[in-house]
Amino acid sequence: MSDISRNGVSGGGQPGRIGIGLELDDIHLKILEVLRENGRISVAALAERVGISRANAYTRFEALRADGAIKRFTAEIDHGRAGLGITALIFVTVRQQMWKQFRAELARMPEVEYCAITTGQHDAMIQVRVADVAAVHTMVTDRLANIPAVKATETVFILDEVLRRPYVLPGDGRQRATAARRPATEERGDVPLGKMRFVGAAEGRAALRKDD
Amino acid sequence: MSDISRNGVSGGGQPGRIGIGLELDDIHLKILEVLRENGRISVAALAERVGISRANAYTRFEALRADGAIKRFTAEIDHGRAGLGITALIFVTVRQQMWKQFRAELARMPEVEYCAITTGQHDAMIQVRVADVAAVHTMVTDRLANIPAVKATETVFILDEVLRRPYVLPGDGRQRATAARRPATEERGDVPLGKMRFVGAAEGRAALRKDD
DNA sequence: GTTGAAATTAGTACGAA
DNA sequence: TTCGTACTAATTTCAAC
Repeated sequence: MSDISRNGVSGGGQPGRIGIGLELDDIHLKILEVLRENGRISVAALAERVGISRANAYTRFEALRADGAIKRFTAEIDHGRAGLGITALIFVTVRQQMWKQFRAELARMPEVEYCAITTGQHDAMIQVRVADVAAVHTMVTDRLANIPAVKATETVFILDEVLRRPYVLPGDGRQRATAARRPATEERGDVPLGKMRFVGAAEGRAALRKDD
Repeated sequence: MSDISRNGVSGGGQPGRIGIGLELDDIHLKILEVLRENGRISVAALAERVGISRANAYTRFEALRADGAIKRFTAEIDHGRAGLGITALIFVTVRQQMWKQFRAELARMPEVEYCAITTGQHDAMIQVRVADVAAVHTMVTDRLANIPAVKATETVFILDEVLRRPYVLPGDGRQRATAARRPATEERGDVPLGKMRFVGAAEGRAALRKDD
């Protein structure tokens, strides 16, 4: 039937395999699409919006949950209202062979909202939410600096969050992509590739995943 | 203009101002704490877990929603299961006076999950989810490079997402902090500040917010 | 701010297409 | 598989305290 592979952007065609479990069809994706905007919608209303029966909706809803495609439901809050008006990104260089310790320490930092291991100049990026800039300073110099695994950090502040989607779905821009008029390859001028830069992993980081 | 026309993410809250509307007390925070883990819990069950009456829970729940402290409810999905196994960060340098255009183009990129304006060497950070690495390349060289507002980009891949909380709350680590024993300022040794680096905004970016 | 009812809605089970 | 219906359990609303 339908394949979810069509991603307006990835010109590269074939989808590649989805997960091990469920094969997600268009209806599954539509369910996820609705749930993204309203995670508290009743399954009955969900069924109606997706255009399937209630029983079917319950089945698919439960399948998505059981399969792990839906990990959990949550809320989105206004951090400013909650008194955490400052957001910062801390790029961390981690001493090799000390990832385990680094991760353990992370678990003790409730102000960390997100942490990812990256390629490039640094090894990890941490996003923190705190009340004021002083708290960022404290966090970096007192907490992070005291972790032996942390070799160096670089901190930037987030001035504005322009866009935040709960998640991206394949084929998200299917209607929009048509309307949004993407210039055809032929009519595009020469792309100044020089200004685009990809940054590979720092040396020795290849063995990162097996470190812990 | 749709999605990102205004500061869609930081809500109405002015940077720096706290609690324009509701004054959040401990019970409000506890509600948000429960909702973070289970956004689909019934208000009745919520009341029980927080230790208040149902009517009270309904009142507070509605107040949080109306005030905008809770922006919406949503799901968390497994991107791998959805066929989007690749996550990348693209750091963008934006030509001054072209922020408006940049934001407009962003709205047409459904693979963008998050975009923030930052201090530091670059002007913005974009997080994208795509099916394969080729799609990242396409995204950067075809889509971003064609935006006049984009002066340069730098791309890194996310190898692993170590930690992801839906949101941070003030006082999150209140019990843990006591147990986790943070050394008092006096008893801490000298922190090697040399390895910590804060990066200020690039010149001319101060006028960023009024640019659009 | 709380409790206890009624009214509504959600979730389940099962047979039929 | 999916749908439709009937049944049961739970939630939300609304009242009075």
